[in-house]
Amino acid sequence: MAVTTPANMKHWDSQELQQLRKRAKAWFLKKGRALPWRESNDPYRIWISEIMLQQTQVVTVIPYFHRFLQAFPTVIALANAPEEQVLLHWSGLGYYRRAKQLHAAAKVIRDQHNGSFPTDFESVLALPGIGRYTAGAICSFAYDARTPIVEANTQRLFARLLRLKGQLAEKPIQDQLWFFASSILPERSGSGAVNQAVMELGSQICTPKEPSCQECPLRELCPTFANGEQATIPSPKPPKVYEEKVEAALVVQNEATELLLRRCQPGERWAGLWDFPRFDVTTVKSASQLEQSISEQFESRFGASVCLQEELLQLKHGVTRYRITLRCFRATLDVSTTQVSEASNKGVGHDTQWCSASNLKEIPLSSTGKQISEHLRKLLDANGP
DNA sequence: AATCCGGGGAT
DNA sequence: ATCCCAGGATT
Repeated sequence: MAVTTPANMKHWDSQELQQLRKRAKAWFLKKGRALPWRESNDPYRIWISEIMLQQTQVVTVIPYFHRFLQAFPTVIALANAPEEQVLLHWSGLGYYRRAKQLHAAAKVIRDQHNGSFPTDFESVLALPGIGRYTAGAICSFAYDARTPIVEANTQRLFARLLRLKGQLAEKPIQDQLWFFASSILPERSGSGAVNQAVMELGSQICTPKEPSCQECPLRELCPTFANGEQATIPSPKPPKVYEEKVEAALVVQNEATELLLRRCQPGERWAGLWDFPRFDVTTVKSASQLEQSISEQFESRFGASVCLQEELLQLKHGVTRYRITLRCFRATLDVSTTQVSEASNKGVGHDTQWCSASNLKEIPLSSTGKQISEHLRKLLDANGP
């Protein structure tokens, strides 16, 4: 009996690799999902989908993908659009840096690639927002290039097929995964089909918990299945530790019943997006302190005084290592002090605006901003007729 | 290697 | 509640 060591990972000979390719492709033809970005080999559509799919699940992406393609049917249309319009169609999807880099890359393609998506791996990799995985995915899916891919689905599948022990984030493990990703690709054509197939297998069969090994076409080739180690390979990630925060958002209306919005600044969370005025009140202990803290922070930022009114709703959301409780209050401006218009002109004027409720859907907001908007719309509907 | 960037679906 | 997701860029 051989000793089990990290070096005891499975070795794949060329015949087994050939079987893997054949079985994975056959399974994909039968069981693969029909997804919008699989309908063509258009690199533009594939590119958009790959950026949207970074750290974001398929079901979430699908409606955004359709709306985005309708708004920006070509890379030229995307390159020529104002950034705010690009952000608007990304609003709610998260990781807004992706949208900005997508926009920047579209300009590079327009200005340096004659408006057509580059076809060689190095040029694709050089585009903003595109790393090793995304470049490999685009090139193999769109051009059938022999480029390997390692991402959430395939790294889990490959780790099990290789019986790799250890954290997936570790460099030696990553090296093994990328080497294997290359070794499964056929010599001549068909890399795109193989990559699609193994991704889909990782996604639909080789799931993190309780993988569907009974239905897996690679079951007989899998050392992790043979040893019943699906629960420990790959190694579970250490749990994240979150920091609790409490923030307050203000719904401030002017005489025209428009709402005060502020553009998030570079370096801030959601830079470039608009949000209801928001303040950190994590350290506040009492209700009176809360009112005072918000008043002071509003005054120093907008140069006007507000009076806190009723609490409209509470939302909970996460940003990186923070778990945020967001308390949303209605607030009124204290007209005895500074005028509203002056408030909106303090600092950079175009980073503050009054927006009618009906125009909120034209403004790129974060997800919580959209949730507050939706809440207000329901209030208006309830009081309107 | 660690951190930042967001949000939502699944369990 | 917790885990996880078609990652990339920065430090």
